[in-house]
Amino acid sequence: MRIRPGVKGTLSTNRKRSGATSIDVAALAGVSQSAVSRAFTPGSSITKEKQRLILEAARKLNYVPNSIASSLTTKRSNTVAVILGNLDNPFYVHVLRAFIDALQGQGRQVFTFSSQHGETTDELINRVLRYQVDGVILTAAQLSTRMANICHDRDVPIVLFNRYVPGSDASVVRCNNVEGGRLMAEAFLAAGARSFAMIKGDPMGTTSQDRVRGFTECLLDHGIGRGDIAEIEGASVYDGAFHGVLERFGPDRSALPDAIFGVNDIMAMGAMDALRHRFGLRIPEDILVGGFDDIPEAARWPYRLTTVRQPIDLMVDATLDMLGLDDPTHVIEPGIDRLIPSQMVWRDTIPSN
Amino acid sequence: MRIRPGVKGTLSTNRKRSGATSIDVAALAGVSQSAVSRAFTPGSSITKEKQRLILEAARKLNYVPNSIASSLTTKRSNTVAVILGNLDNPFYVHVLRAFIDALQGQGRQVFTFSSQHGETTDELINRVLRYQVDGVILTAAQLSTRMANICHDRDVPIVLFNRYVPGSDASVVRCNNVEGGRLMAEAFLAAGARSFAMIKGDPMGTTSQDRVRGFTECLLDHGIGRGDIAEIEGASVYDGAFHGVLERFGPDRSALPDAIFGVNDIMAMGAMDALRHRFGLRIPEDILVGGFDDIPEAARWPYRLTTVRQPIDLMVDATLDMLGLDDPTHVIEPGIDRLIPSQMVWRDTIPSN
DNA sequence: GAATCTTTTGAATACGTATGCAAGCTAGCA
DNA sequence: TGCTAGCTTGCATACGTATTCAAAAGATTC
Repeated sequence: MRIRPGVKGTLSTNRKRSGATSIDVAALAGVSQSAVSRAFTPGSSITKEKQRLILEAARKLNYVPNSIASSLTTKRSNTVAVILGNLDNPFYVHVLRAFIDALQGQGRQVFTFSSQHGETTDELINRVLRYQVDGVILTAAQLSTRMANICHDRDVPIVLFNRYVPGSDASVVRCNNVEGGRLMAEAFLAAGARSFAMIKGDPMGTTSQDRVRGFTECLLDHGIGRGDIAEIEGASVYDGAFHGVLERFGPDRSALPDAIFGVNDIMAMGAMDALRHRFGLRIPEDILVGGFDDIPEAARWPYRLTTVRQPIDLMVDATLDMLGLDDPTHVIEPGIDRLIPSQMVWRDTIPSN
Repeated sequence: MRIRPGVKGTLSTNRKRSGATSIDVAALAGVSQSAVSRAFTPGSSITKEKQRLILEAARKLNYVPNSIASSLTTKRSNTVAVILGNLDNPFYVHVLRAFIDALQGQGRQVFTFSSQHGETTDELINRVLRYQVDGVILTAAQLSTRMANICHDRDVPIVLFNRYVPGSDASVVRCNNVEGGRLMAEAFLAAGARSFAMIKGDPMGTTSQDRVRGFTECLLDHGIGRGDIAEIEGASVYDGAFHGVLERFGPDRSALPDAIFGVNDIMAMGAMDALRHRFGLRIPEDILVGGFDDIPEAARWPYRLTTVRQPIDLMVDATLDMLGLDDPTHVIEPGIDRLIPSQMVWRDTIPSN
């Protein structure tokens, strides 16, 4: 039975829900409630013997400490919010897992928030803050100035992962996306390409914008004309790239460029499949393709994609470091922008002479 | 500044962390704290006008209700734990997202737990229970009887997603994996295959076991000899299947069967890549391949995998329904086992005559 | 306008734990 | 033995909100 309606009172109030409390354990062990609390707090002042006694009593009662109650007094929930957008992009799946594993290793739990469409950022962050998280990692959604301020007022550190708000002083960890775009342009140029297409991601995302910018600037620097750089909207997903390529070049294949840059790997993979299986092209013989991220999937046989690596582990470490959850003296310095270098990964979709 | 050490007291105690409280808002609005609480509780007994006043005061103070404190009295945290294992399998990524979206739609937040290797289930569930979640969804890890009991004692509903504990009376939602394995066997047989290999997943997982069982039984029923059914350990991941196939048939390609059944899609994809790119085989001309799950990735051009669909949405809906979070009169009935039918999805890796 | 019923309001309390404080205790030392 | 310093221990209280109960205020009826 889940519910046991009392003689009086509303249905929803008198569920038990929380088994034994520290008071119950104290009673059984014949000690004070404080002692129980201390028995479960590492480094607390308590005798080994008494602790053993208490833990035994706790075990008998199936006692589990109530973190909610504990958070109320300590003002720390040992909880971190990870705000996610596009899980269709495997890169962010790997990112999520890296955060979960790292945070759990620190004894912290992860609240996973999806930035729903149709919800404003303010509503989102509000939802997050209600739960008194110790920190916020933003891998999606924009951060409004107002929200940055509220978090700052409440001493909740917040780090933007691979995105930034121009003109704000939020903490940021990101890959050097501009440089990465540039690297890819150079790779294409070195392979002899003279006409190009870019498949762009989220139009509002700085990540995509920066890669596009680095790529374009480098090409222009090398004398490529703007007319030789086509732009396709891929919306950061496989299908977007696949259909984007189809629609753009299906009607007129002679418009196909020498090289296509998918602004992330999953879109590069979509483009490759369209080029090969719908246009019958060979890669890299007929057309070059480059990606960005270096997700494990892009290394698999059908793709063997030449791409720019984002070092996830470094970025995750930097993010957690910047969050500074373990260091009580940690100070949130405004405007820190950790730029992690990107790195070319050569595989089979661009000949490396 | 994150920390402002007071005149006395330890460093960790006197952080502010929680901005304005309902008391502050009450003071500013000139009402009682109860009124503020009611202003933020939908359906509460409060005048429109007074509520407007309070919300305005709250806004001025950047007040955000403290769900932690609220949970303490209501005994509901509006929080659900989703316990994850193998995020390398895209199927579970899609599952996770489905749960996040659905739960957020209900105004609930998701705690994402990864079942770490080297951690016992008891430790895991303990961590979960500390946070007073309203429900637990288990997509990985075993559920010990002891833990099932503790959850039951505390009225925390727990649903096993696509797994079960034989002999226990835990609630289960799962795809009909046995039937699915059988469907795949029939498909292979109908295409004329007479020798087979299975790539198995997690040896401890009932999901893999059931699929293997359905597949094997059906083959035996049709007169196939045990010796014509090879077994390969794929560990539920792409690389496991890829290398499993390589190691099994690399030394002796003549041992290759007519058909290979990947117990999930991601392993079927790994097998396909090994067969094609390392053995130079054509699919389905030289060898048939079947999968299980019907993840979107398996429908992409390089694979176009014939597979058995697990209807994620139905399974997620059933799970949430069984959790019964919205219905205060909901009773956890023991031993419910919702078996969702699986369904053949024909694509290009098995000819459908 | 009085009487009744409904709605709104505030005071007080409870939720389960952590911690400051003072008292009790142990060990160490002369 | 007597005294001090350092540990342990229990008491009391605080954390921020929801809810109960009784009182007050409105609404409704005759």
